[in-house]
Amino acid sequence: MTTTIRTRFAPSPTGALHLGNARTAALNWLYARKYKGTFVLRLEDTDIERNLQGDGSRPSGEELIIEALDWLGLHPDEAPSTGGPFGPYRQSERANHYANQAEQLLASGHAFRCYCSPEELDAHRKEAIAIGDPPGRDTKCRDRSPEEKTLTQAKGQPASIRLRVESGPVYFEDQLKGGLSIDGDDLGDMILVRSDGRATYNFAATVDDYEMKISHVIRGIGHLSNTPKQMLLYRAFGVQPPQFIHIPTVMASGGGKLSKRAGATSLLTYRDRGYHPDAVLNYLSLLSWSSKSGEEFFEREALIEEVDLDRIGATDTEIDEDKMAWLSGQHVRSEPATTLVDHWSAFLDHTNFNMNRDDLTRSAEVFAHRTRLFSDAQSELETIFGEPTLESEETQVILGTREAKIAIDQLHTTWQEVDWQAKTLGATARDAAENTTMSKGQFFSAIRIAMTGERKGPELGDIAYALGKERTLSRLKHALDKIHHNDGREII
RNA sequence: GCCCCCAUCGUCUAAUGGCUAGGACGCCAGGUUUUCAUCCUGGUAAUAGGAGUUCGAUCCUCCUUGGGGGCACCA
Repeated sequence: MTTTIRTRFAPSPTGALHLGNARTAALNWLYARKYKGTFVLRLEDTDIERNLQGDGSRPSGEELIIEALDWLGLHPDEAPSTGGPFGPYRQSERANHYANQAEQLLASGHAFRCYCSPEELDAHRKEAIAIGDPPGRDTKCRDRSPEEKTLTQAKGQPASIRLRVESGPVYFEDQLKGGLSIDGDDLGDMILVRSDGRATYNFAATVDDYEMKISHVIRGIGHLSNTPKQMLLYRAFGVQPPQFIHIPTVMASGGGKLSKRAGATSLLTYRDRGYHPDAVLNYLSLLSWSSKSGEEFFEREALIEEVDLDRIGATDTEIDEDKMAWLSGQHVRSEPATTLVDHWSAFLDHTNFNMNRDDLTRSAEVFAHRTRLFSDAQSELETIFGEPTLESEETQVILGTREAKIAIDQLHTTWQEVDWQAKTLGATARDAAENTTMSKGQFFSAIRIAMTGERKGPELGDIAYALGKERTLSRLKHALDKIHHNDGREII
């Protein structure tokens, strides 16, 4: 028997995704992709109060989630906006499904109507906790006689629907933790449908996972305590539960909680800071999971191939932005220049320099290894492509020697004849350095300053290649003029 | 109060009832390179504490401590 793999990511649209949520989404997506299954996005928006509404200027919680998933490349096969065979995919639109299932549980005797008010229930719970009893169990409504029921119902009093939970062990299995058991007394008669008719989380989630034929529920370990409740529901429905995989919590760096309200941890913040999305996906997968080989750098396809739920650890993890940035650098380096420039473009402000797409592509070829985040490109390119001023005293001292001027002049001549490739340019520059009376260091400093105005920076061949022949030669020429001009005296 | 989960370098992790507890990020040092960066090499640093089982425990059991989660007409 082969089961079709169907995973789901089911966030509530209360705000942007953070790294923890994203990690859950990533694992679900990766797993579905690996086994040619289906990845479902479902919105758990039954708590209207907390849903983040959008308006003309602000995106809604739903839009924010889609945007984040999209950035990471985690495209759902079935989703609220695109639909699918088991829709709708917003819980707010599935009220009739929950009502139907609740009716059936009522009919089969698994559930009962409760006429207690929230206040009464609350008071009862506090009392139970105070005397050390398990809360959540009160028998007032649970065992009413049929006559009494019809009588009360006739009065039209608002009622919630609760599950009849018996004492005794509730056993369930987690793929990572093995078999777990909890006593029904510790669970209580959970409320399935509120007195206003809306389904509660555990009921809605279970009905949905069941009706949407979810095969693997991969979710945060915070849901471990919900699992026995959901188990009871599967039992009541008379169906096989899905495979449960509870993954450890992702904590903020330093050990604090990751909060949807802490703006700094929003996934989109990392996008805006210039992290490579493939690196973030790669990094997220490395949280509590490790490959058999110990390898840590994985491109998208390799990650799908490698991911293995059985190699997920048990301990909570902290975010390490340094490592994520390092990984970003690794992914940047493996990105072809032609596509890297598209990523860079979003972060470039050309105010202080001019360059066209060809300039950009050549720069990506030779400077990519100097960057980690896409946003690093700005300062990198600005110092190369911005017009050098050559005004500083240091610059004048270095360029103002007879040797420097000869060196620049000679290289200007040599480079007119060479094939304009980074390697060739570098090689001819090194040759030229041999033929001067200057030290190598002095020589290269002088040339770099003539070209960019900076002493430090990329290799000369790379700079020349990126700038292009015309611009390079004109800068060298300009530097010669500038020295002459500023000095006010003939050097040669 | 009760219930559940977790515990290896600063961080992410590997490992087996038995080699010097391995790797990655970071940090430090050295090397390559014209400088910065990259890259290469080396170094730094961990089994929370206490009992028990065992010839032998990081690993199995119990306790303590610490951390996380739950006990909702929140998700």
